[in-house]
Amino acid sequence: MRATNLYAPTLRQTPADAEILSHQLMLRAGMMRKSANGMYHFLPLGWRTIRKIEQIIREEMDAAGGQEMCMPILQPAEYWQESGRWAVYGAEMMRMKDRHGHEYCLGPTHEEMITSLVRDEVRSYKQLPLMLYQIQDKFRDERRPRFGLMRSREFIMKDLYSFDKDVEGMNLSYRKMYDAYTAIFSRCGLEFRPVEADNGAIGGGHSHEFTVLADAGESSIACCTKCDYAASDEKAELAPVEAPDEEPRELEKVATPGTNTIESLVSFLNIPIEKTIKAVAYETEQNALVLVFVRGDHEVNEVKVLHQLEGVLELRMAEEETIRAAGGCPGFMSPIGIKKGTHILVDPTVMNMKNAVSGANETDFHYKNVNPSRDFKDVVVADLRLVREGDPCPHCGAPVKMTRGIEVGQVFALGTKYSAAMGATFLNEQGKEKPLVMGCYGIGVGRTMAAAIEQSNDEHGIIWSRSIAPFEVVVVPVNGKNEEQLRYAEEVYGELKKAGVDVLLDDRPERPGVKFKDCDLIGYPLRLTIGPKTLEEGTLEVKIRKTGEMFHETRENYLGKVQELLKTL
RNA sequence: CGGGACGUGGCGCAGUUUGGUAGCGCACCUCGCCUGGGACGAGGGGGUCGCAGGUUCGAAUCCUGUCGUCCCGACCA
Repeated sequence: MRATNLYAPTLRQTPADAEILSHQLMLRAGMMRKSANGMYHFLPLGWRTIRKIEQIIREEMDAAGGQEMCMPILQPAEYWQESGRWAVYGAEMMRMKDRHGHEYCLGPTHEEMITSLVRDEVRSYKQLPLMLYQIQDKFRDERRPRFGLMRSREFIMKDLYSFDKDVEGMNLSYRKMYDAYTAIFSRCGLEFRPVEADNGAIGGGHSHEFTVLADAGESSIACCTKCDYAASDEKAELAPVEAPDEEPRELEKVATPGTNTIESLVSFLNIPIEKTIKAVAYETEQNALVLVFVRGDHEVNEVKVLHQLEGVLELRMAEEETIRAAGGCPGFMSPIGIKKGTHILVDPTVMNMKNAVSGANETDFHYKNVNPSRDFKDVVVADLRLVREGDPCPHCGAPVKMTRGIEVGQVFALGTKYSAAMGATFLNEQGKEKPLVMGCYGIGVGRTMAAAIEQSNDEHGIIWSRSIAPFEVVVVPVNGKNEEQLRYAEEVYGELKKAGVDVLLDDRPERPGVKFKDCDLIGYPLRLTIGPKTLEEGTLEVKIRKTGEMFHETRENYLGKVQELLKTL
């Protein structure tokens, strides 16, 4: 490709509506443009990177036994009604009717479509396992699209679905995908961690998120400083903290005027915060009250709370009247004296506490010498707290470190949630009808591109890994109007192309500064410069974008050197 | 959806307070000159100031409405 034929409109200034670095750099490098809120054009340079990422994904999916296919983006409502998600998915699903009044949605995901396809075709365990995937646009009408490709409404996703005859088979498919994902993100040159994750609305069994480590990320993950345990903040399990053994004293009600926060309580009673019990009151969408108790210095993990409540999809902060109706008192809450039938969830750390302080369900009063194992009745004890830096790893006990990351892929062991709901069954070896055991595995392609930029850039622009760079090498004649230089550059360009190197010739009649700035901004891994000096010597100047290292190489040796260098970039 | 901000040539912005008929930098076109890190000179093209009403002799500027965009929050395979 010649730069004079390339549509790559670079920008000197950063467009005002781009907030994060990857978005700004992609706009400035002429890789993408915005079309509408949460929707983007990929320009030729950006599309080359997208296609390279897709190709890596494709190769690894195929190697793991996947077969590529393509499903419609417009999906009939009836499949979603069968799975029950038509009612659950909410406003994020873009719904529409055709001229006959039939209802459809723009596919936010394809579990229903693939399950309906496969149930009609797969009859026997002999056809299993089966892994089908596509790389296709998805659409989710996000409440708030932001950060360019990180959270767009229309986005490219690879989604693979596995079908197995039993859980062992599913676990094997899951493992294959886990390994394939590891290979994919490694090949993209990313620093990432697979982390244990919550399943969210998709349901099913275990799950991992593949998270690229970057400060601009929206996800927070806990990584053990010693072993390889890593989990999303929502998922990270926590063992109960032991409390020092004390002789339980008698429960005592004390006046604590105006202490409706933990901070004010701690200073009023002059006690360590670890001696206090904090309450958070929620209401479910069925308007049931849920009281959650954690130690004063801990935070509630709402996802863990949700897991304790059968059939509940959403929590909101409870209204004062609801709390009062159950016998509680906002700011002074305790499990002691709450009406029977209220959900009371208590973190195990709280159950270990001795002679602690909790509210007394009466304004301006607290209980002292609360011993939860003695005093709390009809409570559910479960891990409910949110992980924080320094908490012990559930596997080895070493402290965890909190890191930010960008979730670029997630794998789910679904089980039979969709196959059972939609009647996707097969006959097993015993001739018995069984639901297919499924897994689903997604990768955000655009997000992977954005994550790569977030992780690798400098003040001059993007620094691509060779594997996903729009071009591997750029050849730059310093003077684009000097015929000798141009001819020399053309020859080099031809040689590189012949050798199978993905090369761009910057033959624009621009001044050298302009071309160099563009090279750095776009981030080609290697730049070969031809100027008066190199022309005279019969050499080329090689510049490595990543390190800034520059050296001259003879015409005889440069090709080998370039190929050797590319392997390391 | 709640809170905040902003819409003026392709991009970045000034002008709005105090109404008087649109300006700067970059980019673009032509000519000259220059060629190892976003040159220079001369000339030139391009904007009914998001849109719709209203006030006024007169509106980018004031009023009302509306649409769009961005940020924070809530939300999220």
